[in-house]
Amino acid sequence: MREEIKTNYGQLFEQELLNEINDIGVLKNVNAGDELIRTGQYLSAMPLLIDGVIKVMREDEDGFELMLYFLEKGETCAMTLSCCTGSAISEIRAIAETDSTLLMIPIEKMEEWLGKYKSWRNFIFNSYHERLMEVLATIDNIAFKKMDERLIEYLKNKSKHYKDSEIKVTHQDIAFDLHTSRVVISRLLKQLEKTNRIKLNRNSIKLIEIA
DNA sequence: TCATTAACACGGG
DNA sequence: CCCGTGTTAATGA
Repeated sequence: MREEIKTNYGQLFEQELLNEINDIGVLKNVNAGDELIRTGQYLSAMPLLIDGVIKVMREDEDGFELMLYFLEKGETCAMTLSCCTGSAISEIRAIAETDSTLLMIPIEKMEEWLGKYKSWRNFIFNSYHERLMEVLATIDNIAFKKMDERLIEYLKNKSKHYKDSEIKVTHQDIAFDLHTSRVVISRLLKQLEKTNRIKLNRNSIKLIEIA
């Protein structure tokens, strides 16, 4: 049994399933910035995230993007699940936010385990639920909140996943994720700095007090 | 009123 | 020099 599997999924799955995952899963290391899933791509395996952070986003037809949510270790991509089961194409794009380690599971196995293991079924259903909640939160932000609130949400979320109050990101990156312009982000960040809620540096933002 | 686009200056690597 | 940042002016929704 590989150590990484045990630490991240040991509590979740029964021993027999862990053994299968260990035998069948293929470890894959990716670097920050690598594209894991393209919009329109056919998928033949689902990833279990062992370590790192994955950014999942939606693209419009012009290639403009909007961030949907982050995935952390111990989680999987709900979109992959629905694509795999119907052998449909991906509706989303996934990028490695940090250097990450994935365990790739072929779709046949993931379907077989659905009938075979209760803990696997629970895991898949929980994943669906959690991702759906994340997407709803994002929709709320877009529909009901102004950009300044969206920015604060974004910073909080990012810091949570980085497990650090210091976020390494440029204003332009944030602008892409929130689908707005850098001018707006710079201005809002400057306001937040003036009210002592963050500290701005080149290529990084330090969260001081975000309510 | 507020976002977007273009443009410019400043400064660090 | 190039890139990230801060700011402004013009324009439009």
